[in-house]
Amino acid sequence: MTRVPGTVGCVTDERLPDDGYVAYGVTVDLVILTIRADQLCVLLVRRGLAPFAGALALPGGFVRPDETLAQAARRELAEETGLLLPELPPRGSAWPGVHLEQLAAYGAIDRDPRARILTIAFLALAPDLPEPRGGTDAAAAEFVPVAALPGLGELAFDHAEILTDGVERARAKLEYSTLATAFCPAEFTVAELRRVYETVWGAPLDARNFHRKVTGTPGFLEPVGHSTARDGGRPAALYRRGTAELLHPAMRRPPAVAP
Amino acid sequence: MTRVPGTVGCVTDERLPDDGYVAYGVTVDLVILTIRADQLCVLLVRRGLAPFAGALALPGGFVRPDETLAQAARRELAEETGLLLPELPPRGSAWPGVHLEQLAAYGAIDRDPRARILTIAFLALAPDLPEPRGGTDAAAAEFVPVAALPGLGELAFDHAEILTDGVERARAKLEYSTLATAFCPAEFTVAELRRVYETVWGAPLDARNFHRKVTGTPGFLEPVGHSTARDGGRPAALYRRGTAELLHPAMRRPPAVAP
DNA sequence: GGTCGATCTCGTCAATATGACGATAAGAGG
DNA sequence: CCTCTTATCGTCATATTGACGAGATCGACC
Repeated sequence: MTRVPGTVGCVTDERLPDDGYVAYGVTVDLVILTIRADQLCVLLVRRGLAPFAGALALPGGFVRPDETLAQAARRELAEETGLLLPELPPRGSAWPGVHLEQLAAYGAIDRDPRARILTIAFLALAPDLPEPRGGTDAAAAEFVPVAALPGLGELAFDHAEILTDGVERARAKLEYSTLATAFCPAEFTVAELRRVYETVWGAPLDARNFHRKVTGTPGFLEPVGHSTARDGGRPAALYRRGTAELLHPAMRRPPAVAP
Repeated sequence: MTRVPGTVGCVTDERLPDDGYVAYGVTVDLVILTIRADQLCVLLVRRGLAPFAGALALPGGFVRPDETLAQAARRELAEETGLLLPELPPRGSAWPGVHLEQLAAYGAIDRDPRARILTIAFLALAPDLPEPRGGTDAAAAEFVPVAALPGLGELAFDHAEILTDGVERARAKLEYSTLATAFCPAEFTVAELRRVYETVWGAPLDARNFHRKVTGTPGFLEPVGHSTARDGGRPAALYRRGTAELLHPAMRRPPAVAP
């Protein structure tokens, strides 16, 4: 194995075999999705440092030596949004359904012009947060509607590709899981959940059939009893998310229509 | 950001900010699944070097500085099995359906006792290969039935966890995709495809309903015309895999039964 | 108070998919 | 020819979906 100047790190342990060991920088990047004003939005920061200074980017940072990938992702999420996620998600509670999962690893050779750096992308789904809270390190963090991003070409590094993958993962997971509740507050109505689906998928759903599907799936919703009127019409029953995670059979996604 | 002795690499580019940059070793590990003698098998190698010398492990190795993660995975796959995958999979052809996809990144702090090394796991599905071909670097490579692995505790590093995730990914993907054809040769019968499902899921399926489902799904199978008799019964029609990748609606997975 | 508009919730009905299983087709081997 | 084995087609009850009607219950307005 040859060593390539400029990307080769130090072998720090003599027991490491010399069979291709190379050191890489490792970061985590977050695709934090939420729904604001009936639009699917992603949290972006404006970079202050080179490379891509001034460009929009996904929030992220280097993985510290004393933390796992998931811990680094939770730390970045907390720094950017103030959301503190416990190590283990609380099962079946009134927790507002913030969701965090690993998306994929990205390791194109020239994805960072400085050195060989690979990133582990995470996908977070969160209810509409009160304020982006321009975090400790981010120059300016803001939720940007995904549909409003011009050609995605303005994003730093390969973040456009990561964002596309994250949105597609979210769209796919709504089909066969109950993850849409992660976009909702602790208590929500069936209509609010339906608008989550319509917003993420970009397609209208029949309110009657949707109501039948979600209320008829055991474990999807857990009624809390009272109801509320938020939209001027008949008051809607409030629910919490249940303990079911998978949908069998899946919810069918209609083809998206142009808004 | 403090530097921790033993895991810290060299910053090779002076423009890199000192905000937590740490160097990691990066490997790819492969979960190569196939079906042999009606059993789901995984390719394992016996380690010759410390750590975990003598233990079984997933095949893998360090990512070289001049290759992407996917390229490293394809290289390892070729070294272990002799399967040469093109950069882009040929769409809708007589290619025996070898499939390779990224599984997940694993970055537990102490997963390698030598240094901070993280691995990007890939999942490969292949038809029954003629011979494991004890590759160039692997001391001994062999397909081991997944069900025969005692407690999975004998695998090196965190490979038991990776293997479990890979098998579960494969099981889930058979439900909503046409990926089961990746376990079949270029031409196969409906019964062979059904045995793939039964083997991976560990549950019997009704032959008549399965036949109706796969032949009734447009793009799943493409008839090649002639038929063949392989099992002593009525000859079965031969098919190639079609161009469809997703199943709508999904195939239902019955609960697994103990063999 | 009555009307209107909006929204929620329950029902109906045809079309489609599934699970269970009978029946027939077409080979091998005696 | 008979039997055994497997492949393929068909039937029927049940479950799910898509399309849509209709009543329920609020706020707004006159």
